[in-house]
Amino acid sequence: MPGKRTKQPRLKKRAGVFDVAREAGVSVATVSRAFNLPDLVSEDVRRRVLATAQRLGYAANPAAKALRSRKTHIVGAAIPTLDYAIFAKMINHFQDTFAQHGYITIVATTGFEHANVFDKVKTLVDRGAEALLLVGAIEDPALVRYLKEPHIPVVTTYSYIPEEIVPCIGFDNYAATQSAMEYLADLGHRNFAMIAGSPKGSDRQRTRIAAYRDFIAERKLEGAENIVIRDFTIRDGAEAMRALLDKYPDTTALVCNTDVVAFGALSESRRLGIRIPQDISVVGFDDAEYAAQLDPPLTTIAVPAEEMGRLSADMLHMSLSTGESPRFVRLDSHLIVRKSACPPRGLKQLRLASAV
Amino acid sequence: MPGKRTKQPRLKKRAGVFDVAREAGVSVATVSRAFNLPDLVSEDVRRRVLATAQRLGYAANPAAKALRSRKTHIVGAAIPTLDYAIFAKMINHFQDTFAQHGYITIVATTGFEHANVFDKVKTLVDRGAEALLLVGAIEDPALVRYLKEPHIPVVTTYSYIPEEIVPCIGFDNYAATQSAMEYLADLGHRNFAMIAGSPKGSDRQRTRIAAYRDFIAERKLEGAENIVIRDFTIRDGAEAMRALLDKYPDTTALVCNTDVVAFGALSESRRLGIRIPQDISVVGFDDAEYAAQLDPPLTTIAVPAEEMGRLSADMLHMSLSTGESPRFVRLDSHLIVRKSACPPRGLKQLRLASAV
DNA sequence: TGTGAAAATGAAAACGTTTACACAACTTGG
DNA sequence: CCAAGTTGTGTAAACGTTTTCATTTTCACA
Repeated sequence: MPGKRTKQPRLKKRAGVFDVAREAGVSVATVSRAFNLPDLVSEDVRRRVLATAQRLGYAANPAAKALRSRKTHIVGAAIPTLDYAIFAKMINHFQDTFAQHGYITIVATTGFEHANVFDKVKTLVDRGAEALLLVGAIEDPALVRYLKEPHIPVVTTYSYIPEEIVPCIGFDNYAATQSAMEYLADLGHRNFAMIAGSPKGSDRQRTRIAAYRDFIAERKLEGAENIVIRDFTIRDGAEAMRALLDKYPDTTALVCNTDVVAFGALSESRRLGIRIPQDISVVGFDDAEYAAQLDPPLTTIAVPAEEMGRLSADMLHMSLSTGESPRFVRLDSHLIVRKSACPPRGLKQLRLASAV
Repeated sequence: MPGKRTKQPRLKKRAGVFDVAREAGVSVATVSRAFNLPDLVSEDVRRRVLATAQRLGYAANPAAKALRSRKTHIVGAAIPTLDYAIFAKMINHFQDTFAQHGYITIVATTGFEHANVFDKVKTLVDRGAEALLLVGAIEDPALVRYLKEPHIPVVTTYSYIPEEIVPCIGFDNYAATQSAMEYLADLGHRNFAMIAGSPKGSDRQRTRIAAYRDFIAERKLEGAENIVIRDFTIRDGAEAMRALLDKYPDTTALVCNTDVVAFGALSESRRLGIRIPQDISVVGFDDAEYAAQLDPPLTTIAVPAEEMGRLSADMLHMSLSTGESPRFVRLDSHLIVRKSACPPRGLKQLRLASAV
């Protein structure tokens, strides 16, 4: 036949522990030990085994390894989405530091749907995850129940909640937004407003909103209910700004719960001829990469995304190797003052005058 | 003793296929089939098995499953970083559509180091990845050799290269930057410059740079070498803009190889009092979320990140189930005209006059 | 040089599935 | 009513490691 197929020369199976053993003249047990318990095998044998393994291109089959040793070396992360820079950055570092310990990370995205997270978590566990990273407070009662049974190490990030059922590695959202407001209040502002994300499904939004309301109540300021809820896209931020100007025209101090929406608010203000910060002061949340480059540079709250990722990984890894439970850790978040806030109109002169 | 420890009641092992079999009064083979080859088992038995499985909370051990069936249901992706929105978005969709088929995605980040990618790829397949997503042209000779042996389905994204050794699902970077330049040239520009990323380790940068040079050579324009190389951060973009104004002050048309640096260039221009687009027209690359919200809204090239992720997943999945190799597909990338480019200074009037 | 402990190794069981094979119980067409 | 499929099911052998347990070798010390 003319069209003779190039036949596979021989489906040469990947070398297994057995092949290495034969080639190195030892038993399979010794090969296994040479890799996993090197102290138990004599110097020269170990070297010989590793060398032949190298030569044969041996790599242990992870499935067999996992099956027998009951260690998958897989960890899981359930996050809302990878499309938000702040989550992507956290996962990037989480994954990276776990990779250094020989673990792979599988991530499940819940799309901000609380209904999803229990399912996703179960999927992760069923898939063999030995530890879990979650974000935010644990809300789903079914998940609470599930995590209450002693399973595997879990941490939750972003929110620092001392009474949470699993260790938190996060920051104090309440204090963070109040510090921003305090800054604004100290500048002389009395008319506040907030652009927030949906409180449904995000404890972070809820506590930031609560912080906002409480602050206003305590100081007897204006705008306790001047909150507009939008999704976190720049476009939504712009739209929110319009809504806000329409409904709460007296606002002089705006706190945005995300730099993304702050970005949108700034853009829209420019289009509308509203000057930031002269007409309205705004502060953001996250300290996104672009925050410093906006016009004006955005005063915002820096969030330790990288650190949360890295520290979560370290904690969980420690927990996996020593068995002790991860600790609660409250990371720092602080206001980064740039140029998007100033005293309200007319107050600057007063201040300067009184300073004389 | 007062501090009596709550002892584990009994480490009840997770239910296995054997338990389900016993409870359902069938053999383990039938249980397995009820899940994996449902057509082979009678209606009522299947229902009974699934019900008992449900009741016992049975979930197949993925390691055992993988070991025996030689299917890990894991796919791998090697990307430069998750910290770039464009990669994060692609992976997000890749992972998501593969998850719908029951596969999990493990990602390895190479940090733009070409030296890393071979290692990372090997790690991924050693970890059991059944298919692979790569980004960009395959450069490392060792990797080329490795992928030439018939291993597992692989696609590479971002660059469409018909002669690549593995199927590409990308767009034509060359044509894309030339279309942007054509737009600028049609506007009347003759003095070009480019802010590029390092050509080392990125074929995309190389082909965009080549496209730039070729275009200028063909049309006998100015600035064939007016290229400044920087990393892709907003700050670098700003810095690049300064360098560029310093070294190539005649520039009227700037093509940025990333919206991120375009962002930086725009910011820096504002600070420097350079008006965009009146003094310098700029086009970006990526159509980042914020592109439309910049001041001025950025004219840029839309890149099909989502589609690349989704389509790669679909292709690879098809390849896994049917055995046929993924196809090369050239996706569309097109210029999105917004407000950051206009005819060069003085030309507008001429044009209007001649149009009469 | 003998002895007991420690160190190094090997044989074989176990991990929890899928699947090749065998077989029984039904259909169907003659 | 029998032969030949078909369909549904079970038994037992893989899959490639790690790990238990037993055994041999080495070593230190009396």
